[in-house]
Amino acid sequence: MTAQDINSWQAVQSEILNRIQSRQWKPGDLIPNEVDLAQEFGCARATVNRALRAVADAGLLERRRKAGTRVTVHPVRRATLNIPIIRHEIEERNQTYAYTLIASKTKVPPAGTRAQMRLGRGQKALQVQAVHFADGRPYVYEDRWINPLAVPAIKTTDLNSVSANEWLVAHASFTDGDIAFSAANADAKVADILRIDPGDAVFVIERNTWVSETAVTSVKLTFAPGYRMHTAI
Amino acid sequence: MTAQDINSWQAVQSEILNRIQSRQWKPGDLIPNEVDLAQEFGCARATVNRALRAVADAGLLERRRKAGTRVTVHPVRRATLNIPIIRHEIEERNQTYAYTLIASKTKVPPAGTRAQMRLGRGQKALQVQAVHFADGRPYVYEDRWINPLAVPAIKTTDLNSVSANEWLVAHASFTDGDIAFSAANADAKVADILRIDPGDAVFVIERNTWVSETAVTSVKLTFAPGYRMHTAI
DNA sequence: ATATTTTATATGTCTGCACATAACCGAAGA
DNA sequence: TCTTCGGTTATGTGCAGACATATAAAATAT
Repeated sequence: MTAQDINSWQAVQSEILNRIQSRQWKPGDLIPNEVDLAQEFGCARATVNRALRAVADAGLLERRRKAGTRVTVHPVRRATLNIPIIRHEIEERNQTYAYTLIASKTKVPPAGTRAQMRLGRGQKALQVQAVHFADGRPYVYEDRWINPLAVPAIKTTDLNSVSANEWLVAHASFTDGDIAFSAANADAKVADILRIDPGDAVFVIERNTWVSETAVTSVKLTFAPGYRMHTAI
Repeated sequence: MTAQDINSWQAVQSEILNRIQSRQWKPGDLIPNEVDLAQEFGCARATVNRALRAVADAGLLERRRKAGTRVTVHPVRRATLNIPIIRHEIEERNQTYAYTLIASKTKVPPAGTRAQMRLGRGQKALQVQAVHFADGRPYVYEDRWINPLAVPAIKTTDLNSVSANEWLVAHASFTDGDIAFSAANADAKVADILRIDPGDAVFVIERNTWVSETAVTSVKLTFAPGYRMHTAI
């Protein structure tokens, strides 16, 4: 069996991946056009198109009209991280979840936060500070600023019973956002909250979200030592 | 203009996103089926299908045959990270790149690494240790193990002129991999290499790659303080 | 009441065809 | 020689129709 028809887009995709993997098509090479491949595989051009699009989405092919399709020279590896709700993340490991609100008050945020949220000078926002626990041990410290103009309903919400993290996921949506990961040494305040020693290395996630041009929330999550974020490539 | 035809899949997608965003379709809701939507939008079912698939890929819809399509209750936010070649990452910021090989020798890896790479007992691998510099300052310490069975050509490569990082991207491919991010306090050795103080918080990326069941490489990247990894959501 | 089989239905995908659109490339003009 | 302008070509997308497949729900048997 040399030329069994390859007529599902997954089969075509896997054949394409094989040829790239085996270096039959080398990085930088121009591959045959859709019509030729369709003929070779014994399927419709749309099927080849679907497969090539999928491989291109994965970053292994580059496609341009008229220019054709070529194998990416330096495929940029993409890792897709899932950012779950903290409670779910803990409960999925069969640990008991707990949550404590430290503070919740409306005030003018510091300059850095104001700039990041693109707020007007003197404009107030709601600051919510809380700790999430896994099996009774501090897991992550959440320091969040919420723009009440974007989410008015937050004012009438009891943040002792539901975390801002979870409430916002359920009640606010966003159109744009960015996220940053870094490492830091715990300062005295964070060390006290997470019950660790000052200077211990903590994993930090900072996230900002907007609805078009209006900031919704800006949050800094400081994870207790030992936290690992992992995913398949 | 109330019911202008929406007959490109992007237009359908944006209408779908609007309805989710505006909560016309709420989390958990079952949305109309493809045939009905196609009729409403005045386009073919294939077009609606393409749009719904795209939105589902983004995690905002959940689709099941027969059961229909519903709005995801807790959309799992997906952050897609690009993992560039270190030299490119530095050069893109217009910093000068330099690279120093510290050591490169074949030996039996420690138990932890051996397990992670699924190597046989007593099986040797090539350990490569190197530092990448940005503008003359240590940027990241690379501690890598390479399976010579998976990449024989590595033996005849001069790792003083090309970093293992870059060489592998160009000459080895992989089918599976995982990646983990964490924070750690620099130990004496790392502190010395990165010219920082012991205990300083460093950002650590650990990555393993395989070709089917054969380990290709296992690498630990320790970034100097100040490193931030960021992306749009 | 419970387990099993059947049926109906929504999504998944393939095909063949058509036209749209970007952009490489060579020819014509300045 | 340089610029501009079409023509050509590969991909992008739309459509109608058909069949495949998973599976919720109903019907049937135990």
